[in-house]
Parts: sequence; structure tokens; C-alpha cells
Amino acid sequence: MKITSRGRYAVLAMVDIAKHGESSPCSLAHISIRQNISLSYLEQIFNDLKKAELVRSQRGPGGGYKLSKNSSDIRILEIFDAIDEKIKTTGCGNNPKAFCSGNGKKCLTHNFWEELEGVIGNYLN
Amino acid sequence: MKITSRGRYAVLAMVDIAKHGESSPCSLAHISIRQNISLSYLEQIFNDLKKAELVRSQRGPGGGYKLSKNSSDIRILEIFDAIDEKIKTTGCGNNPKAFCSGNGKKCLTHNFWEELEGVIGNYLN
DNA sequence: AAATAGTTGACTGAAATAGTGGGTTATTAT
DNA sequence: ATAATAACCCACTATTTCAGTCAACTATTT
Repeated sequence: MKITSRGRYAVLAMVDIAKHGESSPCSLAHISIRQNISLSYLEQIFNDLKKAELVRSQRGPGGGYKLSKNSSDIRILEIFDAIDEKIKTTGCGNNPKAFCSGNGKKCLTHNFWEELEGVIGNYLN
Repeated sequence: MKITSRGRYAVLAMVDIAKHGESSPCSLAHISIRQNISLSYLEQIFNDLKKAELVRSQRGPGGGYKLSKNSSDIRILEIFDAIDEKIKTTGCGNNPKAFCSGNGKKCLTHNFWEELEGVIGNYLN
């Protein structure tokens, strides 16, 4: 049960931008250096963050990324959703038509795992 | 962020044994059928569960596995520990000498992830 | 003696992860 | 205009982890 680097990087980069201030956009190159994350990898991640409209981009010299809303209005859960970092504790993936157990039923532990998802989701939110 | 099949199977199998009753040991073959888990895979898992003394084994016909203590005294967290299902949300793995950030410091999000670990560990316990 | 069931270790295919690398396009400062 | 910057986009790859198989061996009971 672990978080991927992708997920950690996404959150870390967003915090970096938030910390950096509103005045000028943050370039990925700078984030890359400050937080020690591969630039190309950051590019992929920010592609998704932009699609989810968590950040706005500005091209050209002096450009970079800005948060699209106030940092206090951004939930970690939104970031996870944006980059498709799934919280998946069940075997059946919560698909109501899938069954963890082979016999057409939910497995004995299904509800337990779903509750755990709730606990985690709650914290991230 | 997901739980491995190994982790889910371990918990499921333990619940299966607990549900089965105290009278006679549970064979892995039966658990395999009831819970739809590969027998060979279960063997590996129970190897670890036994090492951690969560179950006791009985060989030969009529043999199988029993819980080594009352089911209400077993924590899911113990099962996770037994099979080495780690709860790892930080980049540095909580090694106090390792640093998530390259500059000899903890990364900006370190404490946040550690708290998440606490939340999860708490629930599993 | 035969059947059962745990014990052990090596091996494998598939998927996910964590990147790398190269090129293109838009924007700004000189 | 032009050069520099920085976002954008796409394809590719090495490594690791996961999930499971297979085969052989040992202990216990009937």
C-alpha cells in the first residue's frame, strides 16, 4: 500500500507553486531543481493537472504555471483525481457488477476495504 | 495507492479461518476454493503468517491452519506486517537519515504523508 | 502403505512504474 | 526580426513489482 512517485511529485509541485507566491508564474525547470524532480516527468504530470484545470499555463520567457484558484481551495484529493492516482483497496474496484469473490457475491472483506477507502479519501479531502 | 492482492488475500483467508470455527483446522485447499484464491499463492502467504505466529499449522489428513489466538485479538495491521505489506506514503520511507528532497532536508510534503500513514495505520489497528 | 496437507524454492509472464529523449509551438525580451 | 525561453507533445525503454505456476519434499493420519 503505497503512493506512487507520480502522486507525490504532483502534490509536492503544487505545494511548491503555492509557496512560491502569486506574482509570477513558476517554470517547471525551477520546480524541477528546487524539488529534485525530473523535468520531463514534471511535464507529463502538469499536462494532467492542466487538463483538470488545477493550474493555468503561460508560455514563453517568464512563463510557467500558476494555480488556477486559491491554494486553500485545492484539495489533495483533487490532485490525485487529476493525475489518476487511484485509491483502490478493494479487489473488484468498486464496480457494482464485479464481484471480489467468484461466486457472484462480494467477498467477506469488501466492506472493510471500502471503509478504509473512505477514511483515506476523507483525509485527502 | 492500492492494496496488493497478497494483502487482500491474507486478510480474506484469515477471516475465512475465523469464520470457519475453532473445531478443526482449515486446509488451504478449502480456503482456496471458498475464497477463489490460487492454492500455491496461499501457501506462500501462509508461510509468512506462520512465521509471524498468527497461525498454527497441523500437517497430514484433517490438518490445516488455525488462528494462534482469538480472532478478536488479531489486528489487520499485524497481518499486513506479517506479509510485509508496507504502508509507505513518503518518498524517503521514513528512514530518518534519508531525505525526500535532494538538499539534505525533508521535502515540503513529508509531514503530510506521515500523518496519512498514521491515519491508515490507526484504522488497520 | 496410501492419502493428505503443509513446506520450500525456483521460475515466469504481464503489468505498472519511473523515467528518458527528441522535437514542435507559442510568447517574450532584446 | 531574432533569439531565448518555456510550455507542449509523443514515442520509447529499463526496471521493478506483482501474481501466479510448477515441482519436489516432508510430516501426519487413517
